[in-house]
Amino acid sequence: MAKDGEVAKPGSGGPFEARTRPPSMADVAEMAGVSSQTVSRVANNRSNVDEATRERVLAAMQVLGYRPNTAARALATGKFRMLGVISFGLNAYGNARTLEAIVAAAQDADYSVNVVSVRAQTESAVRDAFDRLTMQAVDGIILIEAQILDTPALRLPSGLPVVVVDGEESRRHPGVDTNQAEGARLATAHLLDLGHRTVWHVCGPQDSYAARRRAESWHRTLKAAGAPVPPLLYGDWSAASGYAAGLELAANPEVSAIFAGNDQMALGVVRALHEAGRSIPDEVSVVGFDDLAESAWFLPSLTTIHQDFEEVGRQCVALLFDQFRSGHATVHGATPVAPTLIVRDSTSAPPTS
Amino acid sequence: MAKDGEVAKPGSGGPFEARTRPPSMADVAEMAGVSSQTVSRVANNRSNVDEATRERVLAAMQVLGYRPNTAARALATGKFRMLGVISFGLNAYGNARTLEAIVAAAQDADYSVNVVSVRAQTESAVRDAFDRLTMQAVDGIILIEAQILDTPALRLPSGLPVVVVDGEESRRHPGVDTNQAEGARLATAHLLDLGHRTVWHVCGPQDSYAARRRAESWHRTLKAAGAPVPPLLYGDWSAASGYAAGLELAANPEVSAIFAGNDQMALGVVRALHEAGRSIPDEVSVVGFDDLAESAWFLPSLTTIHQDFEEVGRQCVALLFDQFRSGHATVHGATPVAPTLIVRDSTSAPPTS
DNA sequence: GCAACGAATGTTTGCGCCAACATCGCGGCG
DNA sequence: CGCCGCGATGTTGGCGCAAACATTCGTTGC
Repeated sequence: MAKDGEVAKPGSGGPFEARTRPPSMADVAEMAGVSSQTVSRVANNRSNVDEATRERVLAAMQVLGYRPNTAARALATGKFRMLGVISFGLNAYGNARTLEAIVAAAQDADYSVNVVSVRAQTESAVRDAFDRLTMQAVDGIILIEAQILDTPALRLPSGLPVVVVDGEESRRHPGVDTNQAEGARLATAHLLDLGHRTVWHVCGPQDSYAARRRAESWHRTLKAAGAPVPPLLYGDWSAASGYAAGLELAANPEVSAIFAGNDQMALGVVRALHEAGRSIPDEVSVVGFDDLAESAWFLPSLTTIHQDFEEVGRQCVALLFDQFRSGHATVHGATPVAPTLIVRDSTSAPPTS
Repeated sequence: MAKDGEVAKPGSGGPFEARTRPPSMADVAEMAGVSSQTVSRVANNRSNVDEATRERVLAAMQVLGYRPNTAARALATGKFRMLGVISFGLNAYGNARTLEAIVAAAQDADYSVNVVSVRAQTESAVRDAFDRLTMQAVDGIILIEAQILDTPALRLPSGLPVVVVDGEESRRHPGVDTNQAEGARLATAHLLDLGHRTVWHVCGPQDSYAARRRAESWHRTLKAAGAPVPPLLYGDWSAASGYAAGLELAANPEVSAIFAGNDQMALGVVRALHEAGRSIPDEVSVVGFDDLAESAWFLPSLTTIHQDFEEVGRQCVALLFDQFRSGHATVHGATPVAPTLIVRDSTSAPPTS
């Protein structure tokens, strides 16, 4: 419209001059002298189009700057080529890394990612997030870091493929699990192997599945080794909470080995020990969990459990795609992703006193 | 296919049985005994609907579990209620924090967020990301952390509102700027005020606008104070690169104050100094930039420049919404967000030797 | 008492695309 | 030589929704 005579507001200042609607298939079709259906075929890379015609259509698309309208395509096909990700905060290191990997894997398959962040840890907040995504039209949903919710049985709205990362819901949906238990076993066994009589544990918050699993495995590993099981200390994943726990531990001369639930808490523990004048690793050994990019540079560099978040992201997307193809959940339960032990300078044999 | 004879796998085990299409307005309309247009009016909260009718429609929606189909709505209105975010990697602390804030602000306005991650730092990669988003049908785009690209003039596809965070592009588009210059000035002046003769700087990668701006401001601040300007050291934001720079600095007895381009590099610098036996802050003071959650717990806790990423995210969304309303870019140039200096234990007056 | 109005609701139309079917033309085969 | 089959293309219809316009009916003003 308004294209006759005057050009649509030439140089009217705003960067998006000419709010004329973008070219549609019909425009391309007209320019290329074919039907819009042929344009559709070219756009979708169908095989049954004559090479010469295809060239012509592609050229017209190029000239007009044609971009298919995803909304129209989605409406017509019922597919959106979009994944939804629900995460409890994006800042937590693992969540950010996992999200990045999911985005990368999705992009490789020409899917985009719609991110929703849940603030409150309630069932209704998660349900809202689901509603938001189902409205926003996604083909499947990845739920990251399902924390323990206020209802025993969160009923995720069904009818949509779902993949759960590290959550309880993997009982009902395919899931990816970072094998917390194995990581905690690795950490605990490493300290035991070094000769420590037992290992103290600073656990993550009680409403975290990951924290709970790590603690359980720590407990099992100690039992299996016949080591005494010291009382559990709780933190909230933050360095501050690790510091608080570290203060307690530093006051106890019996403590020679500590397994912190994540690297941040380990950092806090290290600081508390340092302030108490207990040297690491000579007097006390500390192991973390996650392997932050910074952990190798802490003082001392931190022995920790490395998590392969890239693999977690890839697996999530793969599991979702499996469901797209098969039309239902093929794998039940969680696909494990193995963590690895990274030994650095914060652990050593106990003092020989 | 294969749908004849056999009913489509009733209760075949998958969690999404009954792939029957979700209820549409027509279904709701029929149940409520009104026209679908009235349902539309209720769904969009229009005022001119009788209260009784509205109740009836809402009840029907409830019963049927009706969710508006966003694709159809978008097709009809041309609006998508979706923001696109382009980021160079999601792991970088600032990017993750900013993204989280953007998601939160968008959700508050009932918009969703489509995230695209750019891996290569080339113009074409960014252009691809734009293409991806414009195809995926977003109403506007936020470009985070525009690194210096391989072309002098990146021409962002126009016709769509854009907001740029910390990038060169804010010359052509509204932008949000974390006021790198002010942060670097605060850091440098803090060290100078403590009595240091001059301040050495470990700069971020050369292709980062943020790094360049911090370095420029550091330089200006030194000049303004009449302090000598030592040679610039380059890192790549990583702790490893900070460590490498720190090794060099530790070998130079003249160095008493270091301003690192971010907290990770500061961590590396601290480690190198520590290994060289130079005590912090007694012999050398170190200031970082960003204020990671962990920085307060480093040994020693790190003096740094705090960035308000929440505010950045909010501003981005606000600027985009402004453009939606006005139909064009109202604000040109960057909206500054002020950083603040956080003094901790890694800085002090220089040795009195 | 009647025209004019406006609120509540219905009808029509088309957004851009794709699935399904229709058509056309050409070469092969009995 | 005529029919079949297949590859290339065109035509029709409808996905679910909302804008624009049409209709109904109860009010108000003079």
